[in-house]
Amino acid sequence: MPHRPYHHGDLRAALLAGAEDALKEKGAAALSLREITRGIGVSHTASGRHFKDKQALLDALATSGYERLTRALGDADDTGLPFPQRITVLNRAYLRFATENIELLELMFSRKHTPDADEGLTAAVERSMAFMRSVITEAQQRGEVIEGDPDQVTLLPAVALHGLAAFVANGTLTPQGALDQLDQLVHNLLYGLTPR
Amino acid sequence: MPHRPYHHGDLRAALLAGAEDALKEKGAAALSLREITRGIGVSHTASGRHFKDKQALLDALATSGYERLTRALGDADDTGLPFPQRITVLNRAYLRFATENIELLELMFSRKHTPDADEGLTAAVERSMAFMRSVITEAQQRGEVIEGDPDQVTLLPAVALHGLAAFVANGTLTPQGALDQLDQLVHNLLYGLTPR
DNA sequence: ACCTGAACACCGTTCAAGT
DNA sequence: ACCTGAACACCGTTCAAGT
Repeated sequence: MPHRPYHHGDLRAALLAGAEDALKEKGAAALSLREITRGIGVSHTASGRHFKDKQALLDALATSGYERLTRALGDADDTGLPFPQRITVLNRAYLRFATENIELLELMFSRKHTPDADEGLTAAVERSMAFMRSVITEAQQRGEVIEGDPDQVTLLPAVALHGLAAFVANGTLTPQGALDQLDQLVHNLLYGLTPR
Repeated sequence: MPHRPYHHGDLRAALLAGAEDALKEKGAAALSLREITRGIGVSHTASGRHFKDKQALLDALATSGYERLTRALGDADDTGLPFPQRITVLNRAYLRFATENIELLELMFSRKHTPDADEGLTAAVERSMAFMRSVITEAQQRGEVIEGDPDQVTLLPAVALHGLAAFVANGTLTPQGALDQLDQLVHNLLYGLTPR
């Protein structure tokens, strides 16, 4: 709210916001540090104080993406729902996030979680996974989902969810097309491809 | 085999090979046209004759990736196998391709199939999908897979396969970890997450 | 046809310097 | 602490020119 240049004390947030705008407009590949700083009205080297290099900014953006995704899932979640409805709701929330943040999702997916990757990013990814796992574990305790190592059981819904969002992100499916097929997809996930 | 400079008449192939080498070493983001042409021993503008710009080269690379993936799946495929074994074999072939071509796969996944995307690329993607669909259709005819619109039934195995490969590509799973969990994953795909 | 070389308008990063 | 400005070593693309 002060009238002095708003990047005093808040340049980090301004850089992240500018980067996300640029991401939405032009994609991660065309994102330019100089252009972002120009938009903020600061010299092109000012970002160095807050992000050691361009990759550090992209990592921070991906981290914030995972945090927001996890929060979106948590907000949409209803622990009281039977598993089939619960997982449908979560899938829908994920798809909405994917639809509204296609470029961000692509950035999140493309970042490697190699040993030397950003710590905050790795932790944020792990928190997303832990959420999925907890949903499965609870459903197992209620006898709604097959028994077995939670990590193993979680893998199929996790890759299915991830793959579906990726199909939306890369244009193989439209957001609406994915939503239209979601109920059938979840049904097949629950009951399998083999005739009963 | 001739003794004259080998880029006569074969510069296009040399550019693609150089680009793929650079991709494997440094990733798509760090791929530089000037560096590639330098490696081939040709001026940095020579590529313009064969690829209108950098994106066109990347599109061609992604297209060749989809073609090789489809061929790898076709080579591994055994139409005589019962569906469970058949889909396991295909998953394994996909995982091997993903393991051996991580950077290429990332490039393939990140390219948008927007209306104005490269024609050859869109066609190559469609051929990969058609292959999956034909496997499902055949299994349906034998009564090994539930009935229904082949496109809808194919979606779950397709997103699961895609998601699993993406987990390998981005480091969430190691190649070995993915292989170790594959049998259980396919089992859950066939019989569902709900207790029978 | 196929390739070159110079020119143009950009990049990210480093570093001494300012306040 | 936080930011600037110049310098450096790169980019991709365009275009007239060579062979």
